[in-house]
Order: sequence, then structure tokens, then C-alpha cells
Amino acid sequence: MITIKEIAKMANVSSTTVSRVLNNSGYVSDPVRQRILNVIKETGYVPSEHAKSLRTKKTKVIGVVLPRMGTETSSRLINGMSEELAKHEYQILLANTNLEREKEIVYLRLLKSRQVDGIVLLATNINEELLSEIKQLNIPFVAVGQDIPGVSTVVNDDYHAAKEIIKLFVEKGHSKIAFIGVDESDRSVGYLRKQGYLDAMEDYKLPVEKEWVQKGIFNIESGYEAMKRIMEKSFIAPTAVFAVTDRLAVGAMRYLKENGYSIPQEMALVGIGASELSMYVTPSLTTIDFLYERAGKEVASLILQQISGKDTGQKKIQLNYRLLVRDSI
Amino acid sequence: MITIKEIAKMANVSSTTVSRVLNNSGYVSDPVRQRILNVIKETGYVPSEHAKSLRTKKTKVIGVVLPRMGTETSSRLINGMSEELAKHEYQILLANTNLEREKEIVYLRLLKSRQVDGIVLLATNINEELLSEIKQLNIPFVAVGQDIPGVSTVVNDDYHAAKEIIKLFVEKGHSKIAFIGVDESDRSVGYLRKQGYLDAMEDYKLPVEKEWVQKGIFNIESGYEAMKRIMEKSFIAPTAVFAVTDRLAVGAMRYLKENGYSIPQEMALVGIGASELSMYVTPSLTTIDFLYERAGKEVASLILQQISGKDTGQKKIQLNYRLLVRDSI
DNA sequence: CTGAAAGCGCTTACAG
DNA sequence: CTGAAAGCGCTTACAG
Repeated sequence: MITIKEIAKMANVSSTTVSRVLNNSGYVSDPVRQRILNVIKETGYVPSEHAKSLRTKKTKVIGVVLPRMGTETSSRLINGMSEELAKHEYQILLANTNLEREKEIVYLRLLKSRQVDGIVLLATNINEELLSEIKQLNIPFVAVGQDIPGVSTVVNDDYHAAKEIIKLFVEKGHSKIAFIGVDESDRSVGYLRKQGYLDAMEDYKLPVEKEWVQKGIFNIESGYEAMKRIMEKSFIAPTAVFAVTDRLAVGAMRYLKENGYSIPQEMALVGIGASELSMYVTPSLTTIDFLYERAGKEVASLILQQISGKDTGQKKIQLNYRLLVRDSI
Repeated sequence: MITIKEIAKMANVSSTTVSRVLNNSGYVSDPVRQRILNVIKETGYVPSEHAKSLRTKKTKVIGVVLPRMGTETSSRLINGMSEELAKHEYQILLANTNLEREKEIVYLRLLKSRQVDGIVLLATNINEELLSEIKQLNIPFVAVGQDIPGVSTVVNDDYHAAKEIIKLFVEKGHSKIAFIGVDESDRSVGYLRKQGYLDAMEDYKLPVEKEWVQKGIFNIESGYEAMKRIMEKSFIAPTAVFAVTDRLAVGAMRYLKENGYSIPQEMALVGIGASELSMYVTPSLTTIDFLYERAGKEVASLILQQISGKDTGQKKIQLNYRLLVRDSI
């Protein structure tokens, strides 16, 4: 590794001066600047960011803790973020927990030890330990996807999105509406979407049979199983199903098709997520698009604000959604 | 930021000793070690990786330059990589070019300036400038997806995968086989897959009508258009189509369905990629699964080997694929 | 078993 | 307009 000192020697100046041309700070005469620039080009010298960070206390890196790569949600979010961050010459240091919950805390610490300028957490759930870790982190921080008390967050409006779906069903004439959810320890997807469903049903004074409310995990197969339970166990068969994710909905759809139910005539179906899949299954799935790229940009702006110290305290941003009405209803 | 010095003072020892317990190196008496450990826990002290890197010249970070987040390919690759890297406590510093080609070089330099221990490039194409940049990078480096001369690479066996598909068609009794490709400046997807098609056709002494060979870009819409051109312009209609990506195949499928062709009876269809989509379109798409998670792990191992100096020079790894025969053929 | 000191590669007052 | 020197937070010979 070539250093600033060597460049200085080669250009017959002090490292101070080299530093000045590197950072465009202070005065440097034109001939000297040219000389230095030439040496830099010839040698292909790149200054060490570590030494720089050590002095300046800035790294231009944002740490991102995420549960899993490759879900459309995280991909879209990260795309949005990295686009916005790139404008300000920030980069992303990834910490992929691969759904191992304990790793969240480990990685938060690791990122801090790397002196990242800020941390973004794509949160799937919240627990006491995580919360207290976040508190004592004491660096710019934004949580996405879950509303964590005391910190800035960007969340979807899960509750109203769910209500909107029930409203759509009712407008289409449905009154027997089943529900496929996930565990409520996931506050956004599990709890809030379910609450939206239950509250909307109550608003419309519609009964909810116990068997209509089933739970899966985040994959297609469990949607299939949940739908199966609904159809096999219900005393009164529903005419519509709201699944809290597209994958669950697609699983439900597969069960229905395999068993000869026509969609949407015999059973209407709605998911959430606007996954690519939802558009290409047959019939195409009615779903809700949360604007994740947009969310990513918001997150980037938030954290950048905190870093620059312009932040006026804790912010809660709730993003809009779009209802995509397609053939499954 | 609390530093090692302050810890030392609080524990009434020198920073040397603190460093020793931090790194489990050298001798430290048990009582002293306990005292230091306690102070560290109380204060929540985390050592600065920058200062560390500056001294040790190691960062435990691998830079990854990728064209776009969120394609299944890159997601699966990164998942594979990050899993393997995590085992060795390495992290990933992301540089997302968002398909802007000039950024590749910019990011390679940036990553180097961040003293990453190695760089992985998910390459979409190669040009002279990029090549010479890679040459003078002079740090552990692995390219994925394109065979770049002079460096270690992990690539799919695009050529034989394409041949395999034609073989499958022939076995099913087809002889009039059309092709939807992409621009040949993409050596793997564009050139090699096309070459595989052409060579296989020649091997079987099958004619290739000029109109049967069409080109799209990497999206569904262009597959639709390409299929349309094939059907409208061909003097002799094909009975089978090989599209070089699943998205192109899905587009082609949509055109065929809209225009009343039954699949696979009137037209057989095969893609490449094993995208989630391919499984859930109707009919399900026959495709080739390149083992991307596996590729990610291989890449991680390769770069780790280079870093540890155990590398025995340039390596070329060609990954296996699986043919997934489904309903579209 | 423990510590003083040098040094990693930068930046930044300060002095001239 | 330019440079000498201190210092960022660590680690590591070296000495005791």
C-alpha cells in the first residue's frame, strides 16, 4: 500500500500539501497541485479511508441489519436506500441475520464497532433485549417495518391496508370473510393486519367464525395448509379470504384450484405485498403494494438528517399504499 | 466514543493490558482480566475497527460490486456468500451500480480505498477499461458470472445448459426450435447461451430459420414482443421456443396464451433461471436452475483462500446446473 | 505477568 | 502558499 508520505516525497512536498489537494482544502499553488495530481495518477494512489475515519470520525458508511436478502421487500427497500445514499456518497455495510434473531444484537454491536455513521434496522419483531441494545447504541438510527418506541421509524400502514381490503370485499358483496395471518409477535404483519381485519369486520357487523382465522408462516406451503384447514373445518364456508402476504395467498390459491374451487366466483382472494408472483399467477392476485423503494428513500433521508445533526428529534413516517385490484376478486 | 485508554485508566492498567484481554493474546492474570472485563461490560465499550485495521491491515470486510439488488440471481448469490463469510466473521460492503456501467470502476476504487480484504464483482459484461482496472487493483479478487481472463472466476456453464435444453426439445420430438436471446455483449447470457443453441441445432442437423432467432432485453415485456415477432414473421412456424431467461419465457408464454396457442401442445417453451415465477405460471415453466447459493459459497471460499494466501493461483470454477422439467414442455 | 513507546496513514490547527 | 508536529485509537515488539 502506497501512502500519502510516499506521494509527498515523490512530489517533493509535505504530506500536508498532498492532503490539501486530496481534499480541495486550503491554498495550493497551481504548479504544485499539478505535480501532485500527476504523481497520484501515475501511482494509482488511493488514500486509506481507515486513517481518514480515525481522524475525522466519519466513515460515510451506513450499516444495515436485515433479516434476509432476496425477499422482494428487503430488495426493494435496499435499492431505494442505496440509490439515495449513493447521491451523498454513502455506502451500505450489510449484516444479514438470515432470520437468526440473536444475531440482530450481535450485528448492531459489530456495526457500531465499525464506526458506521448510522444504522438502519429492518425489524421483524421487537423484544426487550433488542430495545435496550438500541437505546444504548447512541448513534443515528432508523428502524423500518416495525414501530419501535423512542426511535425514528418508517412503517407501512398495515392496519388501514387490512381494513381497506375488507372494505373491498364488502363492496363486492362478501360477508363471510376468512383470514390467513402469521404469528402476532410480528407486530406489523401479524398483529396490525389481523387487527385491521377484526376491526373492519366489527365495523361492518360481520360475524367471524373461529375456524376462519388461521395462521401460517411466511411461505407458500403454509398458505396452502391454512386454506385447507379453513375449508375442511369451517361449519359455514367463507366466500372470501384475506391472506396477509402474497405468498400465503398464492398457497391458498393453489389449494383452491387443486380442489376445484373457481376463483373469484366461489372464493375471492386478496394478498398483501404486490410481489412479482402476484401478477403472474392465474387468476392474477388482488393485492396491496407498499411503496418499498419509496420507503428506502425515506429511510435514507432520515438517517442522513440525523447524521448531519439537522434532525429535530424522533420521527414516525407512515407510508402510503396502493390497492391493486386484479382478477382474484 | 469511549477508548481503550479510558478503559485502561478505569481498570488501573495500561492499554497494552486491555488490548491483551480484548484479543486474548499474551498473559494476563485472572484478577486483572476480571477487572478489565467488568469495566468493559459496564461501559459498553466496543473497540474501534478503524484503529484496529490501521494497525493490523485487516478489515474483515469483503466488497461486493453488483449490478442490481433484488434480482433473484444476485439475492441468492449474496445469501450464499454472506452465509459462508459470516462463519469467518467477514462482512459485506455493498456497492450497487444500479446498472450504470461506469460505476463499476468507481466502486472498485472506492472499495479499495476502504481497505476491504477482497473484492467480488458480479459481472454483467467486460470491457477493456474494466479489465485494466481489475489488473491494477492488486487485492484478492473474484469475478462471478463472466469469465474474466487472468482472474479467478465462478461461472455457470451457460453453453452446456443451452445445449441441454435443445437436447430435451429434440427428445420430445421437436425439430423446429426458435430462440429468444439477449444482446451478445453479455457473454454468458447473450453469447454463450446462443452459441449453445446454434451448436446444438447444428449437431442435430436441424435448420434454423432466420426469423426464429429474436432478441429481447431482460424483462417480461420484451419476451412478449420477441415471441410476437417469431409468430408473425416466420415463414415456417416453430413448435418450440428456448428463451434465455425465465422472464423472457414468461413474456413469450403470455403472448402465446393471449393468442390462443396451447402450451405445450402447440408450442413448447423452456427458460433459464428457475425463478420463483417459473414455478407458478400456468403451465409451470420448464427451466434450468443454476445453483446460485452454491455459487455464492464457492465465491466466498475462493476469496477467503486468496486472503489467507493459500491460493494456488487463478481458479476457474464452473458450476453445475439442474434441469427442471415441468409442464411447459 | 505488565507497561512505555513507536507506529499504522491520515488531517488540522498553528506558525511562518 | 507551505510545512512540522500532534493526535485519532489501536497493536506489538521490547524491556523488565
